[in-house]
Amino acid sequence: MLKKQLIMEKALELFSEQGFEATSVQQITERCGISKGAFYLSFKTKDELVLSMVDYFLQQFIADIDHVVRSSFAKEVLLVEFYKSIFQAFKKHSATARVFFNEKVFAKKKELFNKVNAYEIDMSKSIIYMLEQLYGEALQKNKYDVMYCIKGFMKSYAQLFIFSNIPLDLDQLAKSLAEKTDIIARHTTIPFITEELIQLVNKPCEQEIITKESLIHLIEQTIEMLEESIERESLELLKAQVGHTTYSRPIIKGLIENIRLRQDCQWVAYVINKYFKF
Amino acid sequence: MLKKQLIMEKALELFSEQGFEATSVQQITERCGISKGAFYLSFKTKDELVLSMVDYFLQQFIADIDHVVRSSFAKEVLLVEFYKSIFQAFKKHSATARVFFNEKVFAKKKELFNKVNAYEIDMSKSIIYMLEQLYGEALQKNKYDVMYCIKGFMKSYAQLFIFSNIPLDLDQLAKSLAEKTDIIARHTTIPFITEELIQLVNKPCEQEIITKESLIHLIEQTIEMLEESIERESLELLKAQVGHTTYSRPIIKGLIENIRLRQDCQWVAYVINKYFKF
DNA sequence: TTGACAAATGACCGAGTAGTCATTATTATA
DNA sequence: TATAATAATGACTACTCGGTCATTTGTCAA
Repeated sequence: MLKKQLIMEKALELFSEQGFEATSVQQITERCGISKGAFYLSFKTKDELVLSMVDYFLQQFIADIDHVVRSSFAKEVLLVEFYKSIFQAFKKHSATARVFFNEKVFAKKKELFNKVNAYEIDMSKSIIYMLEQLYGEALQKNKYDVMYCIKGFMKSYAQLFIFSNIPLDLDQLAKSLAEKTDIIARHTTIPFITEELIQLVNKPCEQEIITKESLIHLIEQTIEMLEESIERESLELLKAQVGHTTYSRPIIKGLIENIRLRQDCQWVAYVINKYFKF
Repeated sequence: MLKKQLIMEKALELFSEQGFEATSVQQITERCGISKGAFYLSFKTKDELVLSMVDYFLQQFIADIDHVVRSSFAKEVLLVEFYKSIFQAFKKHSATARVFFNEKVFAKKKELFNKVNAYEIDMSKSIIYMLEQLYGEALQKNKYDVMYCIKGFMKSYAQLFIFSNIPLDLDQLAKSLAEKTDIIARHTTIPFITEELIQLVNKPCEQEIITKESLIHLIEQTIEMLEESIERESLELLKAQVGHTTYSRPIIKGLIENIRLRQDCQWVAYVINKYFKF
């Protein structure tokens, strides 16, 4: 299981330097210091590697954002904190961003395209949730446009992180964008993006619904990766709770909180959270 | 010379379907109905093809935008017309957008990266020019941020054109974004992007300065592509004027206007315009 | 020390690549 | 019509790719 992670990390480096098609399995194995055969013990094909990578790296992003959005920050600072955490993520994972937000391996491989798209839809939902919390009914007609604006700000300003290493004042950036977002949310009067348009755009990629079985499978997968620890125990308990819930909601929320702090558990925490509808 | 264009058009189709690395020269020649050898009569290598394509396709974009920005639209409608022409371009050239705004062949090939970057800088300058015309001194401190916001809007909303064929109301979209841009320009108070930051970001790609020689070379290249026509004659006259100018400014402006209407002359018109400092 | 099992290796395969060049077809000229 | 000049061809080369598998290496318990 550690081997898999090593391969994914090194592959990400190479993809971000050269692109997906231009990087050979040979190069990946060389950088890992393993043989070509060893690669195919971890992944059946090169495509399977990419698919796994999307999950491994994008989950961190999405979970991060959702956590801020649903956190207990005061309304006055929520937008600032939102942007701060977004760009912290961009800074930390600039290689991930280079590969998955810019490269379009996706044209050809439908499966991959849908996967990345599904994550983007997840993110959109988190943003919409935040806007509803902040502005409520007043923004109803314009919330999708403001969401598009926010994503536009992200894409535009993220360039600064992705293609150069200039030291930047994250606080100032977050404040600047939070102000712009707030200004638009308060003043905009001409909507363009409607509920139906959103439906149309998102249609091609069927939403994955969380079933008991798929959730338990995900939890088991994550447990495998973990050494003995509080996090592992918490996950074991949560797994049992998925079938029939006996603990009270605060206890479950606490157990989720236990595991959210670990980077490689953020995704499972996010999904369990969704399942228990916090 | 027509052969070159045929190859570039068909190659663009394939690149937009499959990506650059995944498309073979074989496939391109098959779609063109020519032999592999014929391809290498037009382009020395596959890389040279891509380099030519960047010029061929992006020039249309940039020249288009610059023309609207410097046109004589009233201030009240300039922003709307700007967005309208941008998204008309995205709609018409969605394949170009798919390839050059999303694909990152660029990671590996420095030359290509710089080229695309140079065009983006050109576009940024056009936007800044427009903002200065519209808001003047009042926006001085925030103009770069508003420019980044505009580019963000473009990137975000362009998704609608690039990845689906949903029929969209361009007028409504242009109005909506023009309003948002105006709102931000009038209300924003916290700048983030400074003159120096822009310099830093743009530094890696040396600006190409227009020399007499390079301009004459460009004009000659363009003339080669043209059949006998008013446009060709106008270009011949303009070429003579580059060396020592004898005509008055209105005449030169008229000659430029003659050629701007042809799609494949927009770029040369744009560059001549710059040279004569209109 | 032995032997059984799993993990890791890298030479190898067929497919497909970019690019070449001797040959053939087409056009222009005399 | 004959000849020179140019355009176009596609079999060919040398190479890289993703993926396989017989073989070697390492790790245990007995």
